[in-house]
Amino acid sequence: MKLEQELQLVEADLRRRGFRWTLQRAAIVRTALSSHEHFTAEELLAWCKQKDPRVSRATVYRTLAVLEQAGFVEGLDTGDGGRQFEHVIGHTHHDHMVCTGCGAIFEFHDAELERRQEAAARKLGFRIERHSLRIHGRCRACQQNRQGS
Amino acid sequence: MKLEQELQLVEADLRRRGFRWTLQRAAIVRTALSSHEHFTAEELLAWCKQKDPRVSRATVYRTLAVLEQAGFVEGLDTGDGGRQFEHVIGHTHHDHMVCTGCGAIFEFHDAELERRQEAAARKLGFRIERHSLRIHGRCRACQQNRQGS
DNA sequence: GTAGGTGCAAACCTTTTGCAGCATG
DNA sequence: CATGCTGCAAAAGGTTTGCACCTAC
Repeated sequence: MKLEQELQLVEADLRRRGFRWTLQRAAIVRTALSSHEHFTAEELLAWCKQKDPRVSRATVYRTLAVLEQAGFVEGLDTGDGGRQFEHVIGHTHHDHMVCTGCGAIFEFHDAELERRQEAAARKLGFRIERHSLRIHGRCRACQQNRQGS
Repeated sequence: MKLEQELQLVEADLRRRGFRWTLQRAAIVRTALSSHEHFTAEELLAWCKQKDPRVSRATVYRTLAVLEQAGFVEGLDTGDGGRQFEHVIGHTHHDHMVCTGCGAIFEFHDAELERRQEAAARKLGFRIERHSLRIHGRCRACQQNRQGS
């Protein structure tokens, strides 16, 4: 799916949910969708400001919250108090491995992994809304380079 | 294993690593080990102060960092910028389900889940140091009570 | 016209840090 | 008796909020 289509999809969905579609939201959503990496709220703010200074920090945070709630964006704790986001349009669910040496993030997916989680939840009568699996460790390169401790 | 034994185990290990065993550390570790729930740094601080006011916030944070590094304590991002801790002496690894309605935390374990994670890491040449799987959703009670949204 | 959205700056919350003094090994 | 640890208070870093103004519907 291409950007313009994705944008319209988000706009239609947010309108349906009773949100207004403002200049700022359009700019923020467009910027977020354009990134195919993980980004922080501050990075997103910087990118938006670069294109249009009429975007404030508060609005970026507020819009990210709306997008996350609507399921267009997913937040990941970085472990140091902050979060990284990624948009989840046009690519399927995946989990993350985070290298403690260089900070690189690797994505992976395993259908059986998902099924076992669903089974575990079912057993407890728990209804899954979302889940996050993060594996921390050393990537291949950092093991060879003996970076860090 | 009982508390006094666990305490000695931690003390011996920290000494072996070159750390000093101070009054404050003993108090903090004892308190942390006494809790069989998840706790925040601030909660731990409050518990310690209650028993002995000679424990400062900074020392609690510093000690938690030492304990985490030594593998006696595990931290979990709460998603709102904070973290919860649990000690990992005397109970095996498990994952968590967090209820978005009432905040309750359920623990579960699935050996196959662990194996699939190891396999995925192996495929990427990644060496696992630790991992955290958190499932967010509604617990049985909150589904029935229609709490929240 | 009226909710709802925005920008600004200040508030917040958790965690970290600089520094002078203290206690452990 | 040297170094590591502690307490305090201030700083840091990320996020949220109060409020007056603005704008999409």
